[in-house]
Amino acid sequence: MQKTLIVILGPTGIGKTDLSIDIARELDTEIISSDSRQIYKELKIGTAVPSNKQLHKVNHHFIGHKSIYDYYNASMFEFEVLDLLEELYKKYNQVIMAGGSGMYINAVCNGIDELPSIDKQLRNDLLQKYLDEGIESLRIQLKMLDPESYQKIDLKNPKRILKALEVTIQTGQPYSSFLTRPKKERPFHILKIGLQRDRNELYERINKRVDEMVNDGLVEEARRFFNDRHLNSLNTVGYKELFEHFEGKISLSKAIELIKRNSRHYAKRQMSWFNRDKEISWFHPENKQKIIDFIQNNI
RNA sequence: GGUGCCAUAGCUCAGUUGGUAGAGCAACGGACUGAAAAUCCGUGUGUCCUUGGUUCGAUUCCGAGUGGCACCA
Repeated sequence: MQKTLIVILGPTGIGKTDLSIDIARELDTEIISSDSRQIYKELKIGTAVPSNKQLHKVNHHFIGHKSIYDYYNASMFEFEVLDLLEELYKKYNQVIMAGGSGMYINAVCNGIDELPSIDKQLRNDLLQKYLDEGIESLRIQLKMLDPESYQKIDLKNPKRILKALEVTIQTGQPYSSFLTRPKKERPFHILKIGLQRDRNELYERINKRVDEMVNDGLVEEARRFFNDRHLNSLNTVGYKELFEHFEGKISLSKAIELIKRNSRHYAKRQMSWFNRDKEISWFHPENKQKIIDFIQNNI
């Protein structure tokens, strides 16, 4: 029988967790989380990981399997998930992947080009150059070293330019030459299920969930990592706002308000990302039977 | 009941010496191949409370009404 990866995606707070557990039980299978922040074992409350009770109902992977002190990225996720899928498909014909990190989902479904890992010193030097001399100096350097990327890249986005420069300098070959963009073939069928609901309703759910996180101890969770606040893994909605509060820059209620707003903005960005993927079939998350029927008809 | 002040974007407010209006926040749209809950780009969304008057022209000036606030009764 054909192997299928059932991808359940949608913006934060839409209801992916509950639905994916229901579907996993229906299909008697396991769940891979495609969430770039639930990966970190230290971040529980603020990333809305499934409860222990939920984790007991269905086997979950990639939740809390790295530390915030580890370096992690979409490419590593791609290969780790593919390895795990190979194992899981010995037991199951369908596996569920649920989460809202578009780039991680794409890495698994389509693959991303292989790039060399970047020397830490080089990365720091380039970052320092950016901080000292500004983005214009990066642009000039990129134009010289990799004119093709210079044409394609968003030249106002420092991260994009830094990435291109890192790779170009590290390898001596232009970053653009690495981006061959083949859609990698996967030995399994992919079925993408997108969840959507009324915008106002989604925003109310997000606001409410933030209040619940605060009640559950989010402030204390964040305070524990205040000294590590510079880590990329903690550049995360729900934590960065509280760090501002701990630094005395904003009040607690202001921080909570900002967490709600930034979560809404994040949800919007996720929707922008998913909207252009024509392979997604869209459903309301409470329309469980319809989704199950759809899956049964397409595996 | 009387007097005064106010009424402009979702909110708080600015402004137009009369030529249909703008700021902050919120909101909205988008990009995105190794930091992606990151990073970056773009967009004013408006019966200027209603209604008469003056005027070529009123959101702006005048009158009345309605609503809100304050004070006096």
